[in-house]
Amino acid sequence: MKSTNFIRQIVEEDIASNKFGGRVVTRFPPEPNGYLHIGHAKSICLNFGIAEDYRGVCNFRFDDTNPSKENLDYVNSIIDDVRWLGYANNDEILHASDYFDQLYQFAIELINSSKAYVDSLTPDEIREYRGTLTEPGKNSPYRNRSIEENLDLFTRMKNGEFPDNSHVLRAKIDMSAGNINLRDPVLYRIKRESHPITADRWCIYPLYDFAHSLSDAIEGVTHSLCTMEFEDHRPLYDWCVENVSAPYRPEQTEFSRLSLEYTVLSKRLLTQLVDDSLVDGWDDPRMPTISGLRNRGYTPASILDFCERIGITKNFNAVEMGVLENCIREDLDFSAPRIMGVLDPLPVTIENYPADETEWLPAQNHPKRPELGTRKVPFSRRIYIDRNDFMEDPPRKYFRLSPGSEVRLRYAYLMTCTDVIKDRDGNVQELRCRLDPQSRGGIAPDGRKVRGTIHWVCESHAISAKVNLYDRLFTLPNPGAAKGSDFSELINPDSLQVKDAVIEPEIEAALPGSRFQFERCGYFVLASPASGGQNAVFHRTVTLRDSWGRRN
RNA sequence: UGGGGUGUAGCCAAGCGGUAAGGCACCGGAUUUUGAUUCCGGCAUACCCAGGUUCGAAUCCUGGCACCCCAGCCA
Repeated sequence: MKSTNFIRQIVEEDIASNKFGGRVVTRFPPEPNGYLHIGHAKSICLNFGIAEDYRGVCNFRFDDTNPSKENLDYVNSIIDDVRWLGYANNDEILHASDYFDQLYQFAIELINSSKAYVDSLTPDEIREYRGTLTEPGKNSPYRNRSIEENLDLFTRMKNGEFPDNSHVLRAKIDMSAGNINLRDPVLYRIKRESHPITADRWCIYPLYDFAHSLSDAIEGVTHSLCTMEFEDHRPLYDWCVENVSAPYRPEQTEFSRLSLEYTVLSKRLLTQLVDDSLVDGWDDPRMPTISGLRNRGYTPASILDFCERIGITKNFNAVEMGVLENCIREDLDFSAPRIMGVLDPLPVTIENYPADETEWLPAQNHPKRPELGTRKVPFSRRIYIDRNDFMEDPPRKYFRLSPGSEVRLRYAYLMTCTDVIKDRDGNVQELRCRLDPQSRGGIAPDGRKVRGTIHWVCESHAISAKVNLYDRLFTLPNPGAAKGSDFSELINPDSLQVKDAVIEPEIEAALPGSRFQFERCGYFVLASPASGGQNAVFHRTVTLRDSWGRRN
């Protein structure tokens, strides 16, 4: 059982009081007009999690009422993402469009009871008549059409006799309501447009408030959980359910949507990133989408854990990226086998090691899980180390390699730098070193302390790899709120760095999607395997914590 | 000047009249062949502000203040 929150408390109280006959039915109702993101994951975990824990069901239902924005690619990506997270694998997939006939009948009921009318104002006129936040609206001149005329017009709207925007069906509520949603909201509009599922069967489509509330009612949803911007739609939600012969009366409860620092979580802005080619598609590993996180190497468990940690409240919140990163680190620290990879190779020649010799040294796959076994790592006279593990003029307390200093090559030998080779411009090109032949495996023969341990890869057995280093997409904690800035200027120019790296041969046979810790660097996922020892592609999921790098 | 909502640490978040959980971050210190992990310790005399009720208030009442959402034939 997960930790509690105010919505779970409500559910528990409702079960205790037998309010819905003890039933628990939630729903996850995405609109297929974009990919799912981490904010949707919060909602997925809430809705499916509650159904799971209280022996209820969660309906997976597409809110597909606007064919101009929706398509099957989005539908398919959404199904994939929900299932990848581990939900709805055996569930029927529902659609608001499955209920179009019933919704139409509900609309007829409203007309028959004089609670809805066909309005023939233009869109601009409707806006003018609506009033403002502080001034009441005024009634449309078409508000008092007869039931017969309304029925006739609505039927003809349905039959496609009128062009788009010429008429709408509106609820007759109160044009002076303080809550603007109650000022005769539009229920149906004409869209002579093909729908991904119902194709050309309909020329009119219901709007959100009408379709959503009544779809919930049709399905017998008990707890309709949505985000807080729908809070002042709740009176309209209730109005719809109360004023037709709906078979059920669900209850809507709102919670805060997720904000994550240094990214955006609005479909509008995510769509803009994709459309403006500021990222490489919806599933770019820098995107906060479920598919982006998947490509980045995140696990479903880490995302579920994140959703659990951030909680559910009505507070405004902006969660630090560190929380998400911590979740995947924790997961991968346990599960990811360790290997060595050098992201920025600096050649080293070990002068006292024979040129024609290669030895295979045993290494642990996981320092705390011996059951994950060991492997052999090749070692010879020429190796690579990472450029940032060498400093010619190191600061105090630098434990890595510098001229005359000794470090431990992980699982190999203690090694001392004897000479630095530079090019004409003074760039370090190569290191000459000597090792202590008595220190095989990295053990000091005399027990002397060697603080620094660095990773390395044997030149002759190295597998080349492109490694994509990802960092936060934006330079600002809240880019979505930045007014007047060109969106593209807010992008972190270093959000993607591509490295020509070398990896130990262990990864030669690894399958795409395999996750590793490159020791001392971070966690990486294999995006594309090597062929013939060349050109593997890795994505960095997250760095390791780095208390040295943070201080310097 | 309309309607709705939210204020507990740097960021999340428990708390539901009996004297401020937990996580992340941060700061020590121990262990370490990953400057990782792990472990131990520290981190709100204080809950947006001001009054009031009460033996007792983050919790109840009153009045302020700040911030967010709403004027799509989007969801």
